[in-house]
Amino acid sequence: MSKVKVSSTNFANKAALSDECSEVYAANIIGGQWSLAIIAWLMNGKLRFGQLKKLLPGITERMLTLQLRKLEDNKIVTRVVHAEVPPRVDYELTTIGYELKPIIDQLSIWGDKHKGL
Amino acid sequence: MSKVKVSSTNFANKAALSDECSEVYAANIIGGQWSLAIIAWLMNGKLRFGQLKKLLPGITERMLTLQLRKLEDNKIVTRVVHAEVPPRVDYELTTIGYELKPIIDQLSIWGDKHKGL
DNA sequence: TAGGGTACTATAAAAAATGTAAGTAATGTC
DNA sequence: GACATTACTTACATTTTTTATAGTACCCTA
Repeated sequence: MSKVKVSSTNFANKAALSDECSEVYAANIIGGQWSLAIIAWLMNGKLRFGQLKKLLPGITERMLTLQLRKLEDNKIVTRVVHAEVPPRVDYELTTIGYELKPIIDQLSIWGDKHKGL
Repeated sequence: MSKVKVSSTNFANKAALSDECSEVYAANIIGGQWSLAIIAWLMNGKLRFGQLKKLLPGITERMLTLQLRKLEDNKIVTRVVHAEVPPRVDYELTTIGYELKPIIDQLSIWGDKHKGL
């Protein structure tokens, strides 16, 4: 996940589209397999790594870590490490992270409508 | 793209998440590399295969075909073949397809805001 | 001293998505 | 008959994403 080939056509295509369309740009940021689910859970407030893990049955620790890092890199979540043993790490949405709510709401509304077809 | 392994963990995870969260369900439907861009262009009205191709620099015919098929399967677009030579095929959003507009709008708004950070 | 809890990291492999290159069908024009 | 046009299809290669499995560090408790 962290090693994309910046010389690939795929990379160039994504970059070009992201540049032109803000909606594609946004979709690329929140578009991992688990990202939206993580964000949705965090909408209710901060959670620890382990809590997220329990809330997302099937996710591996590696995936959770990767997605959280990506979200952190994109300033969607903040990561706060407490100097304790055993370790405790809190994840919380940033301001711009919380502002994803309208998107999630619209996706949810549309998804429900589409399911009913 | 058409051969997903229904026995894979990945498939199971996606299905489970889609089931629980309508927003993830929606994201899975509109979430190909080019899907959103295609949908965004079609928001202004129907387009031919070749027109879409021109509007999306970098896309290959194969990818365009695949994405359009997926959108068609998901009832986002309709495909109308005109019995002419050379062939002419029109793609147009369905009702539920046009209803994706709020999502695209919100993504666009958020994307712009995020770019400005 | 052994084991437990927490949040990771490293490495490999599998699966999925995307790209490349070539070919097809039908018909009208030169 | 060769060629152009359009919307594909097919076989294959590459890239990206996700999963699997096994570790690590830290201190506390028994």
